[in-house]
Amino acid sequence: MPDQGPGSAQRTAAGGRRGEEDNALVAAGIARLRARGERVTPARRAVLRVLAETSEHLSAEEVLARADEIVPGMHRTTVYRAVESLGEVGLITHVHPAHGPAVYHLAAALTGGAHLHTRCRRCGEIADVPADLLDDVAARLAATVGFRLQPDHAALTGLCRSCADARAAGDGGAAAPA
Amino acid sequence: MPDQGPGSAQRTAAGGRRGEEDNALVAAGIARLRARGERVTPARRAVLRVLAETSEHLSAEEVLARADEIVPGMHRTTVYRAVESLGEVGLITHVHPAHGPAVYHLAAALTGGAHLHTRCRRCGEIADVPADLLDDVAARLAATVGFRLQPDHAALTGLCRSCADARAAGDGGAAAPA
DNA sequence: GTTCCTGCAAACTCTTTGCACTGAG
DNA sequence: CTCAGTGCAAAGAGTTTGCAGGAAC
Repeated sequence: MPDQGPGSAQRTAAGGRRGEEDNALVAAGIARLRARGERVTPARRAVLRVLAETSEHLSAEEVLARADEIVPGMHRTTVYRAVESLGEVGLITHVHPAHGPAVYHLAAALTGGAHLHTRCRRCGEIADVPADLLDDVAARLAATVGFRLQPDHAALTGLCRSCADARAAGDGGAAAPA
Repeated sequence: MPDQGPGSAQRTAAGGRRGEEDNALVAAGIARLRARGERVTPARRAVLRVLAETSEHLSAEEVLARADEIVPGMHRTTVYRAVESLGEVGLITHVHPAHGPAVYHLAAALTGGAHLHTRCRRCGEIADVPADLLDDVAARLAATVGFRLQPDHAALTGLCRSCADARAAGDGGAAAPA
């Protein structure tokens, strides 16, 4: 998925901003919503836009904070219900990181950027890894026990490079997450 | 898979029963606890015994229910604190299944039965899979992004064979879990 | 004009924390 | 005798639910 535009930085460190195609993504989402007979409301539109404008993985709370700037007075509950219906329609996906709240992002079907997730037990960082990482594992599970792996639904947990290094360096205490 | 009858003794049915070596496992655990300067209390002993007597994966609530039969009046909080200290000493391990409470079992170091976990999104079943399943993935993650995978800490999510079949058969609704 | 969505309040699940007490060492 | 572990109450995070009113179609 090529990213264009003047001075646009695709998926930059602190929380990538997506490019010009935001509107297109939102529009496509809206269209799909309508096609499925779901109602298009300011709240849903806002949630969709929030997720289209970032490539970060946002918790419900974070979605609320940003959506509230678009539609002031929005309620926590509404975010939960919006992400649920947008999820059923296939517009967004959520990931469960062993600890802490679920996080949401646009579905790969829209962005074309399929990926899996890792989460660091020490610092809590959630990172993307290639979508095909678990293909072999999925095939083996299917063949041996008939389990159909959905590899993007839960994050892989462990230690990110810097936390692994820090620990190796004898750095005992650090961040909170488990 | 809710509760069983009250005064029953050993585990049967769905959850594997471990053999005669239970006492040995518990004894070894106790010894290790003492060696680490931790106190050996009835509550900790009970939690250890509960986990030694099953090969199931038990939530804190389930541990409490069974431990309470050994040490009546035991408190929820005590279970959480017991599994924490037993965990720090390396006697037990916990797994996070994307949904629902964490589950506990004896550490592989004690049982020799190292394994990973799958959890069905539809029926909630947690199953064991070979410990080496993610070895390649772990190696690739380490080599590419420096991530140190801890493959046993979170369950792999997806659909178990029967739920996958049921869904393929057009069976729309079923269990509660997500 | 229906029907679906939203806001609000409340409940719910799972887990952690503060405090006084007691039992292990 | 001392301090770590326990019970209890309360609070905390994250999420869901029931209901009344309002907006989308």
